[in-house]
Amino acid sequence: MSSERISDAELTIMEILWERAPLTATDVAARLPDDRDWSLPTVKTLLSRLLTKAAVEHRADGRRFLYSPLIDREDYVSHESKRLVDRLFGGRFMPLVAHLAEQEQLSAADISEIEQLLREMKS
Amino acid sequence: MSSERISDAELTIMEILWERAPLTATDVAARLPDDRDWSLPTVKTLLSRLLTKAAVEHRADGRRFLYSPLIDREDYVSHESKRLVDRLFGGRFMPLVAHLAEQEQLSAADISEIEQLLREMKS
DNA sequence: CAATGACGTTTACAGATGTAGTCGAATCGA
DNA sequence: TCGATTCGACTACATCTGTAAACGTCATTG
Repeated sequence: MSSERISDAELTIMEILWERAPLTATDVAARLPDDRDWSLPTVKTLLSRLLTKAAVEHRADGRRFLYSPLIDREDYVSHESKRLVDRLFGGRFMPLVAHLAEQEQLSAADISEIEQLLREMKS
Repeated sequence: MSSERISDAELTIMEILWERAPLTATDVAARLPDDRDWSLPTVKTLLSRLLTKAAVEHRADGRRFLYSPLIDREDYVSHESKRLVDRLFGGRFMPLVAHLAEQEQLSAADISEIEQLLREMKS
């Protein structure tokens, strides 16, 4: 659940925690991607907002906190995908896929890979 | 182009103009979906923000304005779709399809349709 | 033991967003 | 012609977001 929306900046933090948790705020800051060069206070603000939104939890470790995600990446991804599809494609996924397929320059290998996947799905 | 982001509320206005344009502010207000019961001033504010963002243009018609979209729905949809794929799937199309397939958001008919699409792309 | 540093918490602040009121100019109806 | 209505423009304001500084507390080290 946790219907509160996660902002772009917050998502950056979530990705770090999804990759590895628990982490302290300092650890999270150390793992920021290159294009997100935030100060430690900024990271802490984002973490505390995520706490409020019940997207992460923290557990005391001595006098600092270890943060862990509370929501699943899979769930989040599903939720956001559905949101986009509702907003732009009348709630149907197929038009999104078709749209992206048309836009994207898929290599022959990509296409084979997707075909393989779909074949597996059909069972 | 027009890299300014269009907000949710603004998108509601854009959808109305994409369906039919040009329209006056009053016309737009009259066509709001049921779940968006905004006052006329609100609609006007959104229209003027869209003007600033160069997402719509207006042409004088006597003392009022006729608004028309400046950006294509197709372009907008592409842009937002790409944004989602970049944010959540590392910019790759395959994982999105895999995700949707796993969540069973795609029906058998959808899958066939995608296969058909891919076949066409191979040519 | 005192100074320094590491932490979390609180506060800040500008820009975006959702939602709407006010105001002056133009127009239309009586 | 004069009041009522209609417009667009300007203003308002709370909330969310991105980004960060200030502050108080506890711990470590000289």
